[in-house]
Amino acid sequence: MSLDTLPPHQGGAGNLARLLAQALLAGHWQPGDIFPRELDIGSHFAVSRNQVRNALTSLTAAGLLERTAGRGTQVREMSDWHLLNPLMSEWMTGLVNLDPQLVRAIYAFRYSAEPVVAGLAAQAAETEDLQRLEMAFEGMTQTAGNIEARAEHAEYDVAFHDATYRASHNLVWRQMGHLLRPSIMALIHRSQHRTDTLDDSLARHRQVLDAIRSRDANSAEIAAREVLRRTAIDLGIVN
Amino acid sequence: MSLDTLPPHQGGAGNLARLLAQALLAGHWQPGDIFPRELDIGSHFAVSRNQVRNALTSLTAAGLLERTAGRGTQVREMSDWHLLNPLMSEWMTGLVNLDPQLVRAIYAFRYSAEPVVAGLAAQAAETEDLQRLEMAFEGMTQTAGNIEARAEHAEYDVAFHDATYRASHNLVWRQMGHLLRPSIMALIHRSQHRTDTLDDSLARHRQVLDAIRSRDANSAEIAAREVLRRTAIDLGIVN
DNA sequence: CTTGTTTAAATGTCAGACATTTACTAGACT
DNA sequence: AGTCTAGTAAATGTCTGACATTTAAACAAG
Repeated sequence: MSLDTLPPHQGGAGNLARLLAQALLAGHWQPGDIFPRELDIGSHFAVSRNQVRNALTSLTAAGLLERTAGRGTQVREMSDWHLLNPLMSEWMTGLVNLDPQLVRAIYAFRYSAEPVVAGLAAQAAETEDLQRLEMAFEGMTQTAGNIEARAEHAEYDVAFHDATYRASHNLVWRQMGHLLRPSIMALIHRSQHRTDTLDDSLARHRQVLDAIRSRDANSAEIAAREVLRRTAIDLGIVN
Repeated sequence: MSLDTLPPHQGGAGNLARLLAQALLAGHWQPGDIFPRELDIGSHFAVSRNQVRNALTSLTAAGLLERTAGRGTQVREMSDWHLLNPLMSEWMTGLVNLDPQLVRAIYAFRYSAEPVVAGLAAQAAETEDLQRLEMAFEGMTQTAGNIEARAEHAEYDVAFHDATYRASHNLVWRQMGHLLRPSIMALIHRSQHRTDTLDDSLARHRQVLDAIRSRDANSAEIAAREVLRRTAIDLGIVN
């Protein structure tokens, strides 16, 4: 695979990295393939070798590439990717057609993890956590009506789930909130965003909020699972 | 805080990064502090500015530092650390006195997550997963007798739990196996490694293995929780 | 007191040369 | 013919010095 099909480079710090990463995430190269040389990338995008090396350093840190002096740069397979690297989430978020295998893997993780997180949140949430949850839910409610505000609605959705992870008051769980954005943003491209499904989604979110507010860990677990069942349908995952 | 108390630099690629990271993890600097300048670090350790920048790039990617042109390098607070970055696990592993707050946070995460993971493993494990689990358990058994083999025993312990995460056959859960090493290695420094506690630990691990082998998700969850209760005692966590 | 300008100091970037590692090739030797 | 060896090319890694850019603080003018 070559660089020819990639969009032009617009400048900016992490832009080149994002460009290359998204091409890799989209499957432009196969695992084991040799990635273009530093100098080729540099001349193709008209940037210095330094910028190329900076970008490749990021991709290497994310587990997308493996570099060895003399041999070159090799593309690693999906199981080696560092899905929890925040940069990865950023790159995945902007991708219109995320690999279905990835969407499914992230969903499966959320389905097994988020009930637990919601339960912890019900036990540990403090006033400000509840405020964050309520504000996010309020935002979801107000943007549910018009189709224009799809992106904004998704942002509130992300904020709601992120607030849940934060409310667990655990440093590790909180980091995983990064995974939410690409997972929820995938909804925009995959679901029809119909009014009745949105109402259903809202109702299920409200149950999570209520359970956490009343410090009922069991109910929170169950409600979180229900939210994700709704998500599965909207994502087109049979399950 | 200055660099004076740090051990000398021994060469090697990621060595400088490890040195500085462990100093940060050990709390040599407070959040918000200004980190030493590139040139000062370079002259102190007698390395080029390039090497310093490479090291600082790693620490920045791990969320330990925040760098801005003109201002300098600032130390970030613990809640911003990327605990799931594999480099972080590596740095934490070698640290003799890990911050108790961190040990506790990682343990709390494991206590809530690993039962779920064990349950998934019971559902998804294949032949090779079981082989990995059995080999790790076998290693734990054989190194349990003599106190000399503490480190080796811990490695088998890590391998056992890592095999559990892998057996879940989920790309995201699998990544979190990285967190196991620092968590389990902390046991070496904190537990007395007495024979009876080791026997108890072994017995509880065996129950996890048996439950996964017989594809009993419920039992696996319960058994995993029992293993972690044992770990809590050995870590000196009251819970 | 506020605003604007200058200055110093830090990180960021560039360019070129060189070092090191790796894979391949061509010969020499048995 | 086969095998070992030396050599060569090509890739990433490193060093160095100069310069660019950003930031904060000092200072001066209004």
